[in-house]
Parts: sequence; structure tokens; C-alpha cells
Amino acid sequence: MSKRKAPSKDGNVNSDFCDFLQELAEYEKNVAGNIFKYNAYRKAASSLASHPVRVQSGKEAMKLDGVGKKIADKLDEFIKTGELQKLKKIRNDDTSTAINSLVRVSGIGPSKAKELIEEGITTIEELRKHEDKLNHHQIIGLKYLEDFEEKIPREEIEQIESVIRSEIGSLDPQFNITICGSYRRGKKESGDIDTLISHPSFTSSDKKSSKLLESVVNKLKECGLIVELISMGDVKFMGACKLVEKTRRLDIRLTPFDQYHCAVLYFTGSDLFNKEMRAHALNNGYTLNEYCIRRVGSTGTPGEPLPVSCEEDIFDYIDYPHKKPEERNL
DNA sequence: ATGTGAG
DNA sequence: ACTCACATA
Repeated sequence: MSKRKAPSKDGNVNSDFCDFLQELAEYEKNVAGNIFKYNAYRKAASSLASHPVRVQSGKEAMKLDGVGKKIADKLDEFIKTGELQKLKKIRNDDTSTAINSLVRVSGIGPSKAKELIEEGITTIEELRKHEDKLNHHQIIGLKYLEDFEEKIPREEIEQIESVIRSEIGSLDPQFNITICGSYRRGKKESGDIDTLISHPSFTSSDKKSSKLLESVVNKLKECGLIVELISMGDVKFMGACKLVEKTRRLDIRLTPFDQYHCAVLYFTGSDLFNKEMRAHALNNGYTLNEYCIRRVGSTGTPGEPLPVSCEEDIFDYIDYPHKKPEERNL
């Protein structure tokens, strides 16, 4: 998931409160550079989002975790007037609006945005005239700004998946391939294509991954699927592909063979589901991360990684009812 | 080595 | 929360 704002909806009776708290959070992070306030607003928004009852006053909201006097006052103002003076100011502030435009570009964060504004570049249109001020990632982000903001229909990912499977399969049938993220969770559309691969010749005991990822990326370049490269290391490729019309963000990560299923679980998400499952694991005396699952003894020191031959194994270890990917949309 | 950014 | 890749120094 990227830095785009995701309006909170479906079944959240406090969604309008969450939206303005989220907007305040973004402001604190991107403009004011106050990560603590950013976290505070996010925490309050998340409390409100999971609260099943619509709050009628700031006072009532103060019972919730993460909501103090300051946020309670803002809720009261919003309930009373339907808006927030602070937010009106922010929306009218030149620096603030400029930063919000520039950070739409993948690779441009608050820091780079402020630097550009110092040089008088405050809009995307201006930016297009000054590509020389951007690094490679940012140039690609700008070039495909509109495409990258579009959601990808499930059917298109299915087609891209079949190309990836046949191309990588013809390279070497021993590759495991799974497209994770919201696509694996059965969503109708996704923000990007997050592909995990593994190969028996690369395990966690091998320190170097040889040229496995490179060979895969080259193959997908040759067949014309991959059209841009953003970054490329031994185990992670970031770039873009195009099958029809729009250019789409594509990530490919190579994971050690023995850590494949933990990685697939992790990158399938959702974030909230992962959080919940890791908490459950801890309760049952296990620690679970992107790489492995380990028993954690009474001393608190984790043991050796346990053998995992499929995703279900992980659920079984921690005695957690198995959830199909479609059931992980928390 | 450190900061930025993505996920 | 944590890791990877990159761009500087």
C-alpha cells in the first residue's frame, strides 16, 4: 500500500471523524514534520474506526484509547460546526498544498518536496519542466503519476500473473510464484502487484542469492512485460509492467526457499490481520515474523525456526483457526 | 554511515 | 516494526 490517502468507509459510523483526523495526521507528518502528533492522530482515528457506536461528543470520545482533551475539543468543534478551523487553514496554506501535490509522486517524500518548494517548484506541472532535479525513481514516479494512482482490476492482474507464470516457468519450472497483497485476498482491484518467488537453490543458509532474481527480471523484460526498473537488489525488484493500456507498479521479491510460506503469509496481509495473528502467536508461546516461526521459551529467548511446508502449518503451530486469504481482509 | 523512501 | 535499495557523505 502506498502513501495515498485511503478514506475510511464501510460500516464505520465514525468515518467522517476518522477522515479529518487522518487529514490532520498527514499534515503533521508531511508538513509540520511532527511524527508524534501524526501517530497520535492515527491512533485516535483507529480507535474511532473500531468503535461500533457513533460518538455524540468529545467527552464521550475521551473514553476511547488515544483520545485526549485536544482531540476531544476538535471532535466537538466538528460536531457543532461541521468543520475545523485548523483544517481550513491547512487546506488554504500554500506550503501545505504544494507538499501534498508533490508527494503524490512515488519517490518524493516530505523532505524532497520541501527542497523542491525552496527552489520554487510547487506543482506537478512545474515539476515536469524540471526533471533534472529528480533521481531515477522520482522520474519514473512522475512519468506514470496518473497510471500509478489508478487501481488495477483483478482480471488484469490475473492476465499478468499468467504471463509471469509461463515466462518464469519456462526459465525454470522449480520456481515457486505467489502474487500476494489484496489480490491474494480476493479483492476486485489492487494498488500494485506484489510477487513473491522462491527457488530450492536459494535457502536461508546461502548468504548470496546468486543471480536468480536478475534472471527472472531479465526474462520478464525480454518478453516485454517489465517496462521500467525503479530499483533492483539481490532479493528485491521494484519496477513497472504493462500488458494493456496502463503501466502498473510491480514488485518482485526473492525469498529463501525455507522461508517462503512465512513470507507469503506476511505479504498477503492485511496489516491488521498480521497484527492480530502475531499477537495470538505470542499468547501461545510463539514468535512469528516475515521469515520464520519460533517457539519462545520461558526465558523469552526464541528457539530455532520451526519447519514449515505450507501456510497451514503456521496456523497449526499457534492453534489459530485457519483463515483463507479472502478471510484476512481486516 | 546516514538519511530518504517504499512497502 | 522492520527491511531493502538508493543516494549521498
